[in-house]
Amino acid sequence: MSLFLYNTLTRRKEVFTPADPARVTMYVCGPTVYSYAHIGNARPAVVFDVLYRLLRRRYPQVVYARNVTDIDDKINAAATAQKVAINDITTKFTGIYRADMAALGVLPPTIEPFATDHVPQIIAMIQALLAKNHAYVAEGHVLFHVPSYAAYGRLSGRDRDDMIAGARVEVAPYKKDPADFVLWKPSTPDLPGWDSPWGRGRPGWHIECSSMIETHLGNTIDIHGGGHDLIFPHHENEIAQGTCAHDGAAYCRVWMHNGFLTMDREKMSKSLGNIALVHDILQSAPGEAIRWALLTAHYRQPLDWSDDLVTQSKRTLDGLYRTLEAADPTADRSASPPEAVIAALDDDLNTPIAMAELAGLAKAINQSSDAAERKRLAADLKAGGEMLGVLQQSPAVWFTTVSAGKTIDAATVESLIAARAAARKARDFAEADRLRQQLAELGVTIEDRAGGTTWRVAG
RNA sequence: GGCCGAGUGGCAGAGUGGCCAUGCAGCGGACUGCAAAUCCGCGUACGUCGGUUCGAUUCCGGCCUCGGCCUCCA
Repeated sequence: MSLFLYNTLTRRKEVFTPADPARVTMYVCGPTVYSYAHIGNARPAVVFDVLYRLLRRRYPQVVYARNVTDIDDKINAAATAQKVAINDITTKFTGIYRADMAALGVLPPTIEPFATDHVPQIIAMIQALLAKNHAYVAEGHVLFHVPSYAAYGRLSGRDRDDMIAGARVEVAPYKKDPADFVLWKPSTPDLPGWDSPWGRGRPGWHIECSSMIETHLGNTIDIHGGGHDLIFPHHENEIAQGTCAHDGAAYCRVWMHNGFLTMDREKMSKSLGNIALVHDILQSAPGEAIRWALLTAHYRQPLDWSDDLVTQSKRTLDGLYRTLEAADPTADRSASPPEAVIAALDDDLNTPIAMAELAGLAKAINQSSDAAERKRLAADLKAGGEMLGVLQQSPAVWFTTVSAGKTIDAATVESLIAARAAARKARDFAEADRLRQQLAELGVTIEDRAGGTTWRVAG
């Protein structure tokens, strides 16, 4: 069974065939670290994490790079506004981003390159573009000359005339062509800057990705991912500079773009202010439920974010964990995940189908009365869950872990349960029901089982 | 204006030319001291108007509605 991926470049699903099966390369545009990540920022991290998990099963080595942009005007603005050093901002929010993604079950990428660590490489790439006449110097800037690259616009499917006609931005007078974009720009003394052949300055937005790809992954990479809004201009520009710097070598073979998260059907965006921060959502919901919510829709589809979506996701996971708990509370993963789960993901990461397969496994477990079979299927469920990055906790932990913003005192719960057990033994059911009501008020749901009473956080 | 995407049952969300998605919620039954959980069962969903077809939610065309990109943005 082959892995099919939708390629933005060709607008269709294609069989994925890496250039070098011994070393598969993937790059995903990561965060600009100037504030908290919102849930929309988390979508590509989670989606490409699933792809990373899938690729690691198929290939011996997958080099996955997700950058951190730590040079940016918004970072500078945040530092000025908060009267702290730029470095304080980037260090703080890099840490928060990592913690938030970890809470969502996102594996660390193989490499997490920082733009500021690659300035010499960026300068070298700009010099190469100048030497090959794809760029020029003007008023302290270095600009990429778009007409020098004939295939420009192929990824986004727009031609130059359209872009100029639709241009809403004022064209800088020093540009030879309105579509030309900045590779290097001058810096003022109060802003971060590096010495360069063109004076003290800093890199433009697009060049850092191309340079870090060249440094860590190679001239041609297999997969490049990011949000849909990066197709133009960011990825289009990356292709232009990356291809031209390497004498026409293909820059990236498969381009993948995730759809947007919306709030009330409108794009979630920091500039619109309609955002939900991962950091905040984690106060009231487990990271795993947030991750599940992000994967309920196919990655290329829009997904409307709401509290209700998280609630539904949490309940669905409750059901799966309940099944695991009943079948084998300490189950280990099967050696290999169920074929049906892999087949779903192999079809351009069809996570909703994969989830349906997990539900089917849970159903089979609950229907079976054969303890050995139930254990075997529980191990399969666990292995299937691992492909999506879920169901890896022990059920006991899942059911008794409260979200960051809430507290439940386990000792109190246990003592109430003990008191209720005594009341039940004495057949004082009124007292037993009263104690259960008391537990419910604490946010705890209990279940009487053959082996005793278990409890879990309600919700 | 150019380019792109979407409209599926109470909600979320796949998918397919003819048959079941799946989950959450709801209803009925079994089980239970009562619950919870689980199991069994239930609900004639595919924006609209035409076309192709023996048959279309699925293919083609028009229309309506919504969203995205064209500017920083996941």
